[in-house]
Amino acid sequence: MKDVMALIKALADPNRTRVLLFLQRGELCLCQIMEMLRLAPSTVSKHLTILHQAGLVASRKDGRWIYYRLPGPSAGPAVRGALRWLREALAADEQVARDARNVKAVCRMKRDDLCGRYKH
Amino acid sequence: MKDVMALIKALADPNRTRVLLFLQRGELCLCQIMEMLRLAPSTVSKHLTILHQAGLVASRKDGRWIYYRLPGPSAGPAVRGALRWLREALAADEQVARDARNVKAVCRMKRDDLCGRYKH
DNA sequence: CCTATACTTCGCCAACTAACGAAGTATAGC
DNA sequence: GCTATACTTCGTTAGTTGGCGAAGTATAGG
Repeated sequence: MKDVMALIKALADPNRTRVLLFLQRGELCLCQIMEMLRLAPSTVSKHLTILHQAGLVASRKDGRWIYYRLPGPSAGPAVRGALRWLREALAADEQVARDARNVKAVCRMKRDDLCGRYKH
Repeated sequence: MKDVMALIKALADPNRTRVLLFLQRGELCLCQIMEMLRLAPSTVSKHLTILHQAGLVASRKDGRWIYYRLPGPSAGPAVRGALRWLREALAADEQVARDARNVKAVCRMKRDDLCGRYKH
């Protein structure tokens, strides 16, 4: 029950659900997610911690960067079911479509352009 | 997106998820749900309003009583998917098993025994 | 080393939420 | 009508949550 509640609470924020949806395109580092959500680094980091603790994202460290991704088949059925449901429930959503377009652009951006966000 | 968020937020409270699970047994009136959750009438009423607005419960008025039930096939795919996921995710949960046992007992109780809760 | 960068942790504040009791509405039964 | 009962609405209060900036940790590159 506690695990399932953590899972639902992790989904119960629009910015977190958006993260899960644009991670469908592949792994992203925190500053790319910052660019997508337009939120401060500390805020994004906290969101990702919550998603991670719920088992909804996995991460991989590569030098200074940490790449976040959706969990693989090793994830439990509750997590995979939640992600499948979310994908289906928001398939026709307009914001999601906009995000999907935007994430392509962000993936093409240079590192230096993204990191500008760190300076206030 | 707004509808889906309302749905998730409705699920994001353990008492509300419990209500959905014991409504699987059939329709219940508010005082039976009060007895299950051991919460004040105003609190239970509010929870049911939230579930109703999210489309997760339907209701039927019969005299002084209002019977709440899970929505039928008329419910949208998002709602039905959410309920199916919830059922599967909590299938093995201990609290849920206890509730399932308890809801049988509550259904057998007389009205007068339940309504004792209203007095303070 | 030292600086810059990517991310995390901490402390704070505003907004939201779940709980309650008290007061209100509606219906059954006398 | 009047009373009792089933439920809702309102106002309050305590706890949670999402946002930020400032300070801390860790790694790459001179």
